[in-house]
Order: sequence, then C-alpha cells, then structure tokens
Amino acid sequence: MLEKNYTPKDFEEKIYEKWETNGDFKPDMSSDKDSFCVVIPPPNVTGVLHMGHALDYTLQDILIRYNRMLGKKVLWQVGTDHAGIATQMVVERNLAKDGISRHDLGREKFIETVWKWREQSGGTICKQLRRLGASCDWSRERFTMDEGLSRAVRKIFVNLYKDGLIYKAKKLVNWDSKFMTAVSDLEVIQKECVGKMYYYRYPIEGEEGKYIHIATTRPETMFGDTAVAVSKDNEKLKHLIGKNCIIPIINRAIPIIADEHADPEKGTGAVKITPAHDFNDFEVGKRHDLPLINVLNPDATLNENTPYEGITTLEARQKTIDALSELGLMDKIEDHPMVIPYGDRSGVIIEPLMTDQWFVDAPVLAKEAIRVVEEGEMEFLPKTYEKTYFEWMRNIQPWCISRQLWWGHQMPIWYGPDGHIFCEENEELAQAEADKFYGKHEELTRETDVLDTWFSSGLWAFSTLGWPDKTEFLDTFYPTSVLVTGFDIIFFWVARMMMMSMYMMKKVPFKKCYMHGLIRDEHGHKMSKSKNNTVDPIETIEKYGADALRFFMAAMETQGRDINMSEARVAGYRNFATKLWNAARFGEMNEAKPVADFNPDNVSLAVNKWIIAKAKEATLEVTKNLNAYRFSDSANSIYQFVWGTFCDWYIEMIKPILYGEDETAKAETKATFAWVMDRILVVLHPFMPYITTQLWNNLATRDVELMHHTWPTEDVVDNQAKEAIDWAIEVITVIRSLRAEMNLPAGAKLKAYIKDDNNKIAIYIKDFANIICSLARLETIETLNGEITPDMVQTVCQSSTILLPLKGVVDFSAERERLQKELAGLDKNLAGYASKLSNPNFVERAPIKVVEEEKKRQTEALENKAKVEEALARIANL
RNA sequence: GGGUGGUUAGCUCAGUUGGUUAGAGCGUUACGUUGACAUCGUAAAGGUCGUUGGUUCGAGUCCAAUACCACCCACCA
Repeated sequence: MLEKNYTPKDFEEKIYEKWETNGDFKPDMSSDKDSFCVVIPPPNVTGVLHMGHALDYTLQDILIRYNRMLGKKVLWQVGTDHAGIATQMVVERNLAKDGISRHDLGREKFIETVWKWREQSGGTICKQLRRLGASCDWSRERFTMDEGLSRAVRKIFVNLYKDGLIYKAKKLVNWDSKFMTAVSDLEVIQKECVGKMYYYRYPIEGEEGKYIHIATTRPETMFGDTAVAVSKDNEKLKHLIGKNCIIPIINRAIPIIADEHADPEKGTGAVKITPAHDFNDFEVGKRHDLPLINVLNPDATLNENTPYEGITTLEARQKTIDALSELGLMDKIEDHPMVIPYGDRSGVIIEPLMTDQWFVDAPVLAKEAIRVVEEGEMEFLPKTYEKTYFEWMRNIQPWCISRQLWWGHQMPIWYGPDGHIFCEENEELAQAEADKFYGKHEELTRETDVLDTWFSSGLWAFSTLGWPDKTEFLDTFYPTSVLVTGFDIIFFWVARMMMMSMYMMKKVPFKKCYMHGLIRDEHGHKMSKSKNNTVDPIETIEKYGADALRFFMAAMETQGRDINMSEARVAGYRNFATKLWNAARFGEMNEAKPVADFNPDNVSLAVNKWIIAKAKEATLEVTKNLNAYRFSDSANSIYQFVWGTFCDWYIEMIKPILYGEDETAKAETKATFAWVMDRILVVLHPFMPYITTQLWNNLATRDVELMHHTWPTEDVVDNQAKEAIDWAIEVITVIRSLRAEMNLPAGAKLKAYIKDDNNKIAIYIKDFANIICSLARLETIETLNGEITPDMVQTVCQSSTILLPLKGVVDFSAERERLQKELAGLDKNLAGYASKLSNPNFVERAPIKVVEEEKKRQTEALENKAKVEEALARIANL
C-alpha cells in the first residue's frame, strides 16, 4: 500500500543507496548496442553543490538515464578536480585560523595537509551529487591528482615539450601578488571603475624651462620608465623626438622616441614607456630595444629600483605625486574611467610582471581544434556558441601554464647545474638523460612550479578512461558522446579539452557540446554570496524532494538562455509529483494491476483506446525532444500528459466504468490504467528517478529495475482512436462553460440535448452519454427530437448545437446578452475570413490546404452564426 | 571598441522550418457537487508579442534600423 502522502524524504536516499550497492550505474558492457558516455565537469574538490551544479548534473543524468533505458552501454564518468588555487586558498585560510602560514609548514608538509583535508571534506560534493540522484559510476571515480591522471599529465607534458609546444620564456605575465603566482589571461577579471589620470611633466635634458607633458594613470611606475613615446605625425611634439628627458625625483635621463603607440589625440600625445610593467609598453620596448626596469617586488610593493622601496603601489603613487608637486611638475589630476585587472580568486589587482614562466603554444594546438568544429566532427548546441569558440580560438594567445603554487602537478622538469633542462616523465629518466648529456653524474634540481589546474582538466575526457594505458573503457567510450557544461567555462575548459585531445588522441573528446546558461535568482540577478541571494539546492531538495528540483531544471532549460530560480515553481513540480502519487493511489485502490499479457493495441473501449494513443503520442514527443536536446519541451510533454490528460480526463472518465457493473469493461479499464501508469513511470523516470522507482516497486512485483527498463521506441499512434473522446471532451468543456456562465448551481442535475444531423454524432452521444453526464454533471444527454423551445439555453460546439432546457430559470435578458456576445465574436472572425478569402492574392498564392482550411472555418462560423441568430430570434420577445 | 543573447499576460517563461482565435506555471476572480489528490477540481479575466520600416497573400516567427537590459571579449596612456 502506498502512503497517503507523498513524502520524498522517506524514500529518496534509500533508493539511491540501493542503486549504488547493486551496481546499477555501471555500464552494461555486454550490450550489443552503441556506447554512450558523458564525462562529468569535475567539481572542485573543495566545492559544495550550488544550483549551477544541480542544473548541469540534472541534464546529464536525464541523458544518461534515457540512453541507459535505450539499452546502450552507458558510462557517466565521475570525479573531482584538485582546483589548484581554489583549494590552496581554502586550506591556507584554515591554517590561518591557527595562525599558521604554509611557509611555516614547508612545501611537503603543506601538501600533506591538503591531502588530509581533502580526505575529510572532499567528499561533500559527491554526497550531494548522490542526493540529486545522479547515476554516475562511482566505482570509477577519479581525481585530477590521483596517480593515473598524474601520469597522464606528465606524459602529455613531456610530449608537448619534446614537440616544442611547451617552452619556457621570460615574459610579461599577469602576476597575482596575493598568491605570488602567475595566472593566465582568463583568470584576470577586468573591472570598470573611475580612476584618476595624472598629468605632469618631465624636463627636457639640457633645455632649461622646457618640458614634455605626459599623462598616466600610474605615476608610481615612472621609476621604471625607459622612454617617452611621441608619434612622428604629431606636429606639436615631433620636434622633441631624439632628445632626452629627465625622470624627476630620480633624475634619470631617458630618450624621447617616435612610436605609433602614442596617439596624438589621447592624453597629452606623449606617453611614458614602462616596458616592464605594461603590456603595450613592453611591445614598444621590444621595437626600440629599450631596457626593462622592474620596479616591483612579487608582493606588489616597490623594490630597490625606486626611492620608495617596500611600500605598496598605492602609497607610492601618493608619494610620487607629492614629490612631483613639490618640484612644481604636477599639472592636474582628472577623474578617468578605466578598467583595472583583478585576480578572479584573489581579488587583488593583477600586475604585469617580468618573470620566467612556462607556456603552451596554444596557437599551434588551436588549429586542429578549430578544424574539427568547422568540419562538424564536434558540434556545439546551441550552435551560436560555435562563433564564440572560433572567435577566441582564432585569436588565442600562448597559454601560461606555470603557477608558483604548491598544490598541483609539479612540472616534470629537471635542471642540471648549468641550467640545462631535462624534461622526462620521472626523475630516473631525467637523471639518465642528464648522465648521458654531461657524461658524468650531476645533481639535478626539479622545477618547483606546478601546472595550471586546467592543464589536467584538459585531459579529463581520456585520462579518466585510462589513458595512457590502452583500456577497454578507452576503446569503448572515447570519443565521448556529449559534454554538458556551462558557457562560462567554454574557454577555460572546453577549448583546452579540444586542444589537448586533438593533440594527443587525434580524435575529438566529445561529439557534441551542450552548453547551458547560468542559474540566477528569481529576478534575473546573478546569484552570489555577497548579494545574499543564493539558494542552496540541498535545502531545496530537503523541502521539495530531488525529483521536484530536477524537474524544475529540465522544464526550465531552453537552449541559450539563463534560468531564473523560482521556489514557487519548484513547489509546483513537487505538486506534480504529488499528483502522480495520488493517481497511483487511485489505481491501487481500484486494483488496477499490470496484466502480464496485456496488449495495448487490442482494447475495445473508446476511452482506453484513446488514453493509449495519447500515451504513445506523449512518449514520441518526449523521445523526439530528448533526441534534440530540447529539455523543456520533453519535460512539458510528459507533464502535460500526466496532469492534463491522464489525471484530469482519463481518471475522471473511467470512474463510471470502475464503479459500474460491467465486469468486462472494468477489467479492461484496470489493465489499461495499469499499462498507462507503467508507461508514465518509464518515460518520466529520467526526469524524476525517485518517485517513479518508488511507485514502480510498490505497484507490482517487477522483473526488472525501472532504470533498466526498455524505453519504448516501437509506438504507432492510432490517430482515429483519439477522435471520439476528443469530441466528448469538447462537449463537456462547452457545457461546463455554459453552466458557469449561466451561474447554474454546481449540484443541479440538468438534462442536455444535442442537435446535429451527422450520424456519427448520434452514435457518439449514445456511446459517451455516461462519460459526459458524469463529467458535465448532467442527468441525461440525448439527441434532440423535435423543436428547440425558447426555454433552452443554446451554444455551439463544432457542428453541433448544444441545448440545456432550463424551465423557468432562464433570465432572457441575460441570455440575450450572452448570445449577442457570442455573435460579436463570430462576426469578428467572419470579417477576418472574408477579407482573406476576398483577396485574390491570398486565394491564388497561398497553398491550397491553407485556403481550404480558411473556407472550412468560414462555413462553420456562418452556420454557427445562423444558429445563434435563430436562438436570438426565438427569445426576442420574451 | 568588438561580439552575443534578450525584450511575448501582473510575475517567471514557452512558442522547432512564417499559416486556426499567441500558450504554460504562479498570481488574480467566481464557484466547488464527486469514494486519488485542497500540494485539489471547474470556469473566467488578463497580451496592439520593445519601437519603426521592409519582404510576403499572410510576420511573435524572416530582413533592416533603433531603444533599453544582460553577458562575453579587448592593451588604450
């Protein structure tokens, strides 16, 4: 017996546990069908589940469960990411609570601490993922830092290095002064703000009282200036080219050079060049062979090359301005809108800094990654993301992969005493190479830098399947089927996976890439902790059940759009689950049990034929939409069928049968009910795995777990079977409307008549009198024999006239008004039809089918108009 | 500066190749008889589909321009 109330908390976790212990999520390697594989976008090991995850994983689980039911070999490869900076940050913060810094521990101890910490709390997100119902194969869970994946990282690194695609270079890089590491371009957030533009002047060397005026947003970097640039086309200033000017305060002479970088229209037309601290200036410096003077320490304080050693850039800026003012060289300070780069994790200002770093030659790797998308080997869904991808890939810059962190993959690089580089997969190999190279044994030191987190996640699609070993899983599941992820990591992750996979595997990592949007709050604002508008998915699940949240995600997911979170809507889908629960209880109470040899194509009652046709139709809709990755359409198809068709109509229509005397009809109806209920559970299962499983197991003894049940693909919809009941539904609806409009008491049992010359209708009336009477609250309904009398309220339904005799209760003036309204509506439509049909262009150019339709509508409306006019005439004088 | 997406009912959103009277959920109003369900049922109100032009027999849907919103990318002193 099912409980009276639907309480998801009572069974969701139990069901999941059972699935997992039974190994239900493992791929059926014996299947002779295709393979289907999704690799999960690995959540940060430090993470907790947020709504974005809930969306991402729900969509994947729907696809996974659907394909599993199609009988394929299905693998959802799960795992977590070591998330270099993010994790190091969290652990450092924890240590800081005890007043310990990572330097107190030293590298080795610190890394140990991180591993320990990961063991304690790294499982949180995986537990939460289970709560959501994600059917991933936990027996294959991987971690980007585990031994196998680390081996993959080292191997591909060595390959890239030996192919010349990884190199070391001293370059200007984005420097994060909090974590004291380089970061990639993508990890820099440009924020708009109003800053200051400082105008001051440098004296011209040897020309008393002459100056060159410059404008800058960063006066404190002037100690690193090695030139001032002026455009050769700048009529006012070009005479200064070739002269020297003096940097005040430190009194160092620098040349005034000609360079197109200096736009005569901007600032003062003269721009100070600080090659070591600005990406533009660096290029200028290269063109003119200017020296680089670094003025910053790694912690973003000024260094010994300045008069302000040890103080921060902001403090130094003020001191510089003060000093310039004292010298009488300040001209003015203006507000200036500008963008300032911040570290996405650290939140501190990013400084361009000259350092030794390692780079991946992304422009070379991008070529293949672009080609396979151009040629359709990998397809973005929605397609618009292709453009974003191409745009970025075609303008890609070398990827800085070295990080001066401790937590991460230490690069497989060893240096000889003379700095010679040995890149091998392990120390023994490197040593052997070195011994060969030097002809004797030399001590090697290993590069301390670790790799950008995204380097290892870039290998995720094949490293998790066993690469570099040749494994059955790699053979079976690579290339994977589809990647489902948010557009926010298209560059970070998708692009890198494409490049790494094409380089190493020569095959795309996934055949399709489905990109979804962000989850926002209910008014469309981005969720963030600082705005305090986040919604915790686990809390939502506790309150409404995982199925409700999942269905919400599916129903709201339309391609290319963000989703606004709405608790009311989640509650609505919980109500949907309740509705289904109660429908199942209804079946249970009426002993509607699945019948083993039931043949849905062999039922005789019209309602049963009808619901079976509708169920098959809904199944086809869901299937079609899932195949097209149209999540909301597929969810809505099944929702509409369950609530709007099965519960609202079918259940109501079969009550007279179930409570009646006809045992044959009863038996067939019960069997049909059970068949449809099973069908619902099957088709709804990918969306709502818990409630469907719970009902599946409680309604009957089953041979097969619902999640392994075969998805119906052989349906043929009997369209004729739909027609009769669809007609009855329309009649019922019209009568209900009429009753409400006439304010007839709900309890009043009425007689109704239908006037129609069509024989088929006469048969329908006889066949469905029971159903119509029961649902429209009538005493009887029959064909009208004889004349329409003035005490009958009339309305039209398709070709029929429907009549309700209301002896003595008809308010004729109200009735006239109602009929007039009906008439006005008809006239409006008729005007539309007439104008179209009288237009020769329409009649000649529109397809015949459309014209015919229009004519039919016109004829019908004219007939109905006549009927309404008759009715009006009948009561004209009453 | 470049690019992308959005603008449809009070709110949040669907609307697949242009073709009935533009749909749903929530909210609102009225009424609730019945032995699955008040986490419910029935009925109803509510929209000149951002604006302006164009293409077409026909435009929410295609094209152009424009306004506003959101996001992404970009080295502008």
